[in-house]
Parts: sequence; C-alpha cells; structure tokens
Amino acid sequence: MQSYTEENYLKIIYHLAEKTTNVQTNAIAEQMQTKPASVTDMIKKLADKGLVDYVKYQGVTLTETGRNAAIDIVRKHRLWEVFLVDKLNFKWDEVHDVAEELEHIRSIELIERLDEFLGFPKADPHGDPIPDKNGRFAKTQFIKLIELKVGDTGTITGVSQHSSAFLKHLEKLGLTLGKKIKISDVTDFDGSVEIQLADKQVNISREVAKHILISSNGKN
Amino acid sequence: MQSYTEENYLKIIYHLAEKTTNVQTNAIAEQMQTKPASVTDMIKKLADKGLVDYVKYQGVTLTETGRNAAIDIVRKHRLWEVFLVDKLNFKWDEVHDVAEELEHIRSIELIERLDEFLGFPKADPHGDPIPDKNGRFAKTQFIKLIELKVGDTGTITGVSQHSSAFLKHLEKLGLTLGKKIKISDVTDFDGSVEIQLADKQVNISREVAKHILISSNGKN
DNA sequence: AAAAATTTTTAGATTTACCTAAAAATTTAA
DNA sequence: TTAAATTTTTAGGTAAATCTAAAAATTTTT
Ligand SMILES: [Mn+2]
Ligand SMILES: [Mn+2]
Ligand SMILES: [Mn+2]
Ligand SMILES: [Mn+2]
Repeated sequence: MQSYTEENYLKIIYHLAEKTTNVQTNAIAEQMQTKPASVTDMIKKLADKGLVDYVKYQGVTLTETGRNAAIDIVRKHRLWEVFLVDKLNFKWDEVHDVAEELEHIRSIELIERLDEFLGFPKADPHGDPIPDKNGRFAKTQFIKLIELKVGDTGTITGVSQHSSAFLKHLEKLGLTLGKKIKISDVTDFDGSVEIQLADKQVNISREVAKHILISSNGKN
Repeated sequence: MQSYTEENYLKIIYHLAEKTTNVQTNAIAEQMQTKPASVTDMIKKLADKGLVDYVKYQGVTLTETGRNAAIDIVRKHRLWEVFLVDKLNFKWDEVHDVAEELEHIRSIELIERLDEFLGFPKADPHGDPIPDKNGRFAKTQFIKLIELKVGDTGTITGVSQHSSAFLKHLEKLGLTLGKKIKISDVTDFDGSVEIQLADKQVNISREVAKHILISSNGKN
C-alpha cells in the first residue's frame, strides 16, 4: 500500500512519461511543487518498493507494478471528475482539485460501483480516457487544433490544458467537448485561428489552439 | 485548517463527550487505536490551536470552534454514508470504513452539492442525525429497545452499535430501520426479548436489544 | 490516611516527507 | 576539449505523529 504522497509521485511520473521518454528529477519536483532534493529521496523509496526503476542521474521509469498503481489513481481521478460534473453539476473547470483528493480514497468496491453508477464512462469531462478496472483504455488518436489547415473539419474531443482559466475561456467561446468545427482561416501575422461553429464564428489565439484536441473528420 | 489526524481526534472527542462528561486520555487512545502518550501530545496541540480546553490530568473539552469542526466531520461522514447506500447500493454494514476516509475531503461546495443531490437527508443509514450546513440537527429522542415492556410498540429508528457483525445480524432477522415492532415477551431467565414484526416473530438476546433504538409509539 | 492501583504526563526516540546548502555528475557552449 | 551552466545527489536538519519506558498525579482500596 502506498501513501498519498507516493501515489501522487507515481501519477506524476506516469503523466510525465507520456510526454518525455526520460523522466527527470527537476520535472517531477516542479509538478509536485517541491524541491529536487526531496524528489531524489522519494525516488529512492519508490525504487526500494519496486515501483520504479532508478539509475542515479539517469532519470526514472515506472515498473509494471508502478505503472498499474499509477493507472489506478488516474482511473479514480477521472471517474470522480465525471461524478462531479454529471451528478453534482460541477463545471469542467471546477473538478480537478476535488478529484485530486478523492483519487486517494482506498476502496476497490467503491470505484467499481461508482463506475457502474456513472454508466461505465469512457472519457472524463476533459476528454481524457478512463481506464477500465483492468487498467485498459483506448489510445486516443487526437490531433491538436493548431495542426489543422484551413478547410479541415473535426470535433472537439479533448483539451491538453486543465487550468480553470483556460477551461472557462473555452466555455465562454462555446468551444466545449462534442462541438463540430471547421477551420475557416489562419492569420499569418499572429497564427490565430478563425473557427466556424454550427451557429457562430470565433477567433482563438495560437496558444489556445495548441491545447484543443480534435478528432478529425478527415483533412481537407 | 486541521490535518486528517486532528480531525479524527476532534470527532472522537465529540463522540466521547456525548456519553461521558469528562473525556479521558485513555478513552481517546482506545478509540484512536493509539497510546495514551500520543494522545497527550495531540491534546496539547489541539489546545494550542484553540480547539479544546485542556487542564493537565483533568481531561479535555471541545471549544466552540472545536465542536463546530467536529460536527462538520460528522456531517460529512453521514452524508457520504447515505450516498454509498442510496446511490451505490452498499449495505448499511459496509459503509463505515469508506466514510471514514471520505469525511476528510475538503470542499465545502462538494458537501453542499452532495447534500442537495441526496435530497437533504435528515438521518444516515444507521438512523444517526445529519447536521445541516450550519451544524444544527434535532436531538434524537430514542429509547433503547431493552427498556420497552411487554405490549409496547414502536419503530426501529436507529442502532447504537455499528459493527458489521451486529448490523448483518439485524439484517438477517429483518430488524432494519423503519420496521414496526411490538414487544410480545421478555424472558426472565436470560433477558432475551420476543419481538412481533408485521410478518413474523423473532427472538433477540438482551445484548442485541440494548443496541436497537426505538421511536416509541407510546408505552403500553 | 497510607498503600495500592490506575491514569496521565514527560523524556527520549523513530519514521515520513520535507527543507537548505554544498558537492558531484552530466550536459551544453565556447 | 576545456569551461560554464545545469541537473542531480548527498549531508545534515526540521516538524508531525507516533512509540516505549519511566516518572508524576489522581483515584480507589484498605
Ligand atoms: Mn483532473
Ligand atoms: Mn480530467
Ligand atoms: Mn459510520
Ligand atoms: Mn452512520
């Protein structure tokens, strides 16, 4: 059994490993909002417990056991987010912090029943896939909106930035999950993108476009 | 803001204070499953924080602030128990341990919305009253079943023992919350009680009868 | 009102998860 | 390929919540 802190480390290492091959001490420290020296201490402990492979100065990798533990936390986090949005009417920008706490509740039975109660959802309110009880989930095949060309169409199916400010901004623009879009223009000057929605046209900055994920209906 | 451990101490002190005027170090230690020496340490800390009044060797009392904090934990515990039973189909003997964890989740918004989602329940699955968001709840006026006389009638509205073994036993006998009962006999020899239910007659030991709470329809 | 039993507190350690400052290793730049 | 910059680790410490063993206070019994 892991402590809450150990669980948080495992989850963060897991998420970092999705982006970079080599998970570095400093990166973990930043995510954990702690100091590199503390990370080294914890990594040693996780290595002793067989949850990560660790070679001094060479970064860290999750073991099979460690990855399974991490995926379990991610599963819980995302199921709780669905609960908060679907059942308690939270907004998609309000759920993350509470889910950070709820993800540590230790009861297999609870999560199985919650999953069932929610109708075995496949994705959380941000479009992220929810692992099933065996830790399996479909590799999502999203394209960043920024990569689309003028004329391309698609559906918003995820975001790669979960800050409340960003999510509220999208909400205000009407760029929520499930919305069908078409790229009507890309400005050379600042890279901002003009998007055609069903009922209106909106303009988003390049920075925003980077963090919207699209399941493409096919390129133009 | 209190740590999980501090919250557990406050809750236990609150519950002990319901039974005895003077809450003793040893009693707290037993409930917390820890040693008296550790309790003394923690009591000092709680006293420093203004959550309890403490005089060496004279036991401990909750301050206004401490009691409010305790009641808030109790509220959360009981609301989560209702959620587990009403929404996730847990049995009344399965919810306590999970609620022990859930009660520490820190989000006022979460609890308000959960309360609403559950329909502002007044009692938890064991018949215990749920404080409202201002910490107010009706003082329950229950009588122990053991105190009833032959011919008395009433409704089962609570239990004063929450162990799984006890609750499962009641379940098997059909002695669940809301059931109407009539005392048909009390055995002199062992104090066991014969109870008339709507559809059947059951016999319970004196020990069991002590822990069933009745809202009396009036004595005979 | 002593003596005995019980309860509570103190003293001194331990463990977990941190920290700062300094040393060591690795990577990047000149 | 040295020198400089960056990253990572080690060394030594702190605070929270525990513990055991022993001392002190309180309560109960004789
Ligand atoms: Mn989240
Ligand atoms: Mn999410
Ligand atoms: Mn309970
Ligand atoms: Mn209860």
